[in-house]
Amino acid sequence: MSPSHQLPKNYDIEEVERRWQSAWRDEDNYFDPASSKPRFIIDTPPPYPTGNFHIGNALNWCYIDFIARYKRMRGYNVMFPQGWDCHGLPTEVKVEETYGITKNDVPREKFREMCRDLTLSNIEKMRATMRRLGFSTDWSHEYITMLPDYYRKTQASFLQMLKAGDIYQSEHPVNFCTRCETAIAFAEVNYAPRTTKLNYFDFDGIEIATTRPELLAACVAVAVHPEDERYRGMKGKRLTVPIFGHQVPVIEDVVVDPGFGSGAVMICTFGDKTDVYWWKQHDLDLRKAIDRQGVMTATAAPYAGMSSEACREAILRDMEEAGILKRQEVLEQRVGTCWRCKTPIEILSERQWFVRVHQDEILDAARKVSWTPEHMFTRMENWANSMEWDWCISRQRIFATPIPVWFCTACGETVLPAEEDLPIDPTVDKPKTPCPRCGGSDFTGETDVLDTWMDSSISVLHVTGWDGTGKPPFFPAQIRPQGHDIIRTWAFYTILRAKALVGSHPWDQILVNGMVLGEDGFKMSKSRNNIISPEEIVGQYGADALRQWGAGGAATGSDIMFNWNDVVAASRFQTKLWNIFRFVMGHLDSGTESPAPVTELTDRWLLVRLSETVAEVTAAMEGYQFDRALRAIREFAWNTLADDYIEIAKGRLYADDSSRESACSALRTTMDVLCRLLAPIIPHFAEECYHNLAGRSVHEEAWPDFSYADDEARRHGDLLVKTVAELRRYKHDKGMALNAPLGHVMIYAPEPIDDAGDAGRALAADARWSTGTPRLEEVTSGVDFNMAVIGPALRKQARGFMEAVRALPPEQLKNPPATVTVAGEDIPVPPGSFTPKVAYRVAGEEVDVLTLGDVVVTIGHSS
RNA sequence: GGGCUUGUGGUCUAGCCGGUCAUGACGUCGCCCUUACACGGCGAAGAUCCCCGGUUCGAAUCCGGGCAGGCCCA
Repeated sequence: MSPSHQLPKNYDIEEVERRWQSAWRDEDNYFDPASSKPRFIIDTPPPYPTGNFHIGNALNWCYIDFIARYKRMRGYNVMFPQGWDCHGLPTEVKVEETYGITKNDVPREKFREMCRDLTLSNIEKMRATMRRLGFSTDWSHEYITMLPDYYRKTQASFLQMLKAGDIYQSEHPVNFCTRCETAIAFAEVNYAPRTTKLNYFDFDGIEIATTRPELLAACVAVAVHPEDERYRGMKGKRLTVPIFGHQVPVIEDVVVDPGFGSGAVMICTFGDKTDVYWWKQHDLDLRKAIDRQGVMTATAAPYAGMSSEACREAILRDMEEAGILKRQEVLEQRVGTCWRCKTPIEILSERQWFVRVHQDEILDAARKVSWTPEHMFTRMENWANSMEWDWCISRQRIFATPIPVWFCTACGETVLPAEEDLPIDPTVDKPKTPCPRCGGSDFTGETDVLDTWMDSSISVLHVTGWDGTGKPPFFPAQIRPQGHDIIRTWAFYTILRAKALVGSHPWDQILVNGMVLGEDGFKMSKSRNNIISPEEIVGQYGADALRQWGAGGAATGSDIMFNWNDVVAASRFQTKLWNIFRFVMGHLDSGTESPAPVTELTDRWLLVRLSETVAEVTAAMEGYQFDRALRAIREFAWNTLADDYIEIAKGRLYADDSSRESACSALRTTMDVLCRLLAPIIPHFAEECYHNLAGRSVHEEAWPDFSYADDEARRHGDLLVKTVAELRRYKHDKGMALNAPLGHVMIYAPEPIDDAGDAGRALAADARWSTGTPRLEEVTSGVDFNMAVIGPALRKQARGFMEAVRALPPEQLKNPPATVTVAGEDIPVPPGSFTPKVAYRVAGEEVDVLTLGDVVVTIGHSS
């Protein structure tokens, strides 16, 4: 019998992976809108096109690809789209750096073009990495938010919410980055520690402490705590602001911390969020001392034109000269900074556009989504409950979706385009009709643009087929996979927008992945020099090894530390699998169309264990527990199949015995099922094996529903495996080679077992099974307790019971009495509560004796 | 300061809706090139399951309090 296949000895990762990547056709991954299969739509994250698909993305996409491939095998019509969230500051900054310009140095459209070019080339780089990782992306559902087809929808969604009253414009304090010259949302504010000085000075007779003396010109009130004895009776008095001379009232408010500084605080418009609160609560004046560029305004004369830093120094110097600066203290504080450029943010009052945030509605919708892991919902809940201001969606930048409105020069009316005219750029295009209010025909286009989250928060509408109005045909999506770092942004805004535009929750499930940390346990960052790129891993160990790391590195949802060891182990597992596969293929006959029945014990046992593995892996995949799935597969392949089954059954495969066909059948089935189980996680490897085995693509196959029950085979097979393992250990302990002949072995088991001679061949011994009793001296040496029985049955009496049992004579351990006496009380013996430990002594004959549970093995010294 | 989360052999990790000698990987040590695999096989050593207290016959697992780390935020 000649082997049906000649497989290369080594598995060439690079060659195999590249070969399949070029053989696979994109069309096979396309979502079919006409299909009658159940839909499974994935709201894939659109990454920011930095040009660098990093390892955190890789983990995220591994999860997505496992799901997409698994669901396809389960018969779903899967959509695994790929978006690109293009707009935003990082690209503008990069363009400014690259060309050594600022955004105002070139015409708006020119600047946009530069941004678009950079973005497209970055997307190209990232696509290449994604393909090299073997993701089964549906490239027919790719979207790019900066292109008209997509931002038309962003603009439509804006108009729809504007008309519904969910979007409004208003002058309101907002977080403002004076370097980027734009408003930003709270979600974009980071906090950084800073050491600063707390300055105490005389404010018209009252001592005030401030960290922001440059805001003195913007002072609109002085506040004290209503129960602060030091300032009793001050409320309503008017004080003169030093240096500037304008008058401000003294107010009382419980939010003032009497323990900070002098207990009196100056309220400026605006130093921080609390100032905004007080300003609203007490209906105070508005004094703008800092402009959009961070420069002091005329209000701050004589300091007008200075930067805020220069102004601070100048005011402190002037206070000192005037003798009103009393002292300074060093203060550690946290300051809000721009997420992009780290510049401390200012709070400026500006006309901006806002989206109304209805916390309760958002949370209701969020509750309709199934969260994995569950506790991630709490983060959403906490964030929603902490929202105090509406979402500021206007930005004073260029590379973003234009806000599609004009203002009538004559009457100021806000004029909207018709939806069919979208997309528009109001700074270029003109309204097609005169002003509906005054009939005027001269308009100013809105120059503000939209927050980029306004683009990405309708990704789910886009992928479910939204055309700009009504409910998308495939809405809601089945799953949203994303990281926990963007729960407060992407998840939150998406739910808000789905609720506002469609009226319900956007997805059935959300799967939240953790962050990838460096090998040192910290977040990867340039400054820590602990960054590992996907390319680096793939270059050395291949995509499948990286994917295994993603699956098995940590439980789904928890942060995962990158670890080269795991990648190396993953690649070794593939080598092992390859050798298993090579061995099996070497024994299978070619063209076996009608497989022989599986008759022999070891073969049936293998199928029982395979069946259990399928059940375990399926359950794990359903719950997105990829680590469990991979672990179960590894355990089965390496321990059960390679170390146990093949070691025991291989003699039969060489022996050309009539029982050989049974083993071949079992192995063919096993390899077939194993390839399918591996297909979602290591698609290249599974494909390579499956093609050799079946001549077809494993990715076209169904998920295995293999089940095989055989209690006897399970029991007897376990016993056989245990016995062989024990005898191997015996050989090892005797210093014998594992293939050294062993002579006469008798295995006494409680049930008759027919192993088709497997044990004998595996051990190189003349092994026989018997149900008889060895003629040996039997000694009871102790007792094993089963706490799972004793504990619940006897509770507090458990200890006394065990004492009493230990004191029983040996024959009673073998044949338990109905009751034992504990502290003078007869208590019943629960069935199965203990088993005697039996040792066998040699009686004259020269044999070694091994005992494993109720099995006794005797080994004769001569053959 | 708040929320969430984690703390298991040298390193990483499973278990954590309580039950006999705590899973696996890497590393270490010993033996073995047994006709798939030395990127292998067999075996060994190595754990106060962060600390303290509680519940329980019994706690890595549940509860309370600490300590330490991570993430998100104020």
